[in-house]
Amino acid sequence: MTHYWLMKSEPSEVSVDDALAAPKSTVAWTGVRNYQARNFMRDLMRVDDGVLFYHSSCAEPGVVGIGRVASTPYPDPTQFDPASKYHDPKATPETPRWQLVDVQVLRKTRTLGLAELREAPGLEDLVILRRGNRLSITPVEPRHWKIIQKLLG
DNA sequence: GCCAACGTTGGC
DNA sequence: GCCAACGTTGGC
Repeated sequence: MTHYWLMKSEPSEVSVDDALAAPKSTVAWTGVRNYQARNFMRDLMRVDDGVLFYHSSCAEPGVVGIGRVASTPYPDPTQFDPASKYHDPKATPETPRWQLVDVQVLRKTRTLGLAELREAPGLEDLVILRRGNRLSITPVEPRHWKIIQKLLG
């Protein structure tokens, strides 16, 4: 069963252009330090699940690309790196705490901004639009995915 | 920079 | 296990 996901990235860290410029247009989704978001990657994601690449904490927050889950889960290497701001002193290679997947960008899209998402009929209950939602990875229902694909053209 | 809404931490 | 204090997220 294919699932769909919305994955937030700060473009100052990894933008959709950065991902496109990477080998195979693929990046490891490092830095997730929230258990619920981790569990989505670790337990529910499958290779070829659909991904909405979303830019947050920037001038134009919104969906900027379409991608796919490109790997099974594996330990986030930054948790073991003392020099990384994502270092987790409680994590060891024997007992990793944070898992990630690789994400491959399939195409860059126009920026489908928050305001347009909020106005689109049928997207009212998209998880990311719910009040107070801060999760960096959220599931997207197939009907939402279809509407967003249509908006992106 | 503000601040609402959460998640995490740590003393008890 | 409770819960107050604290830290973070992220749009505005």
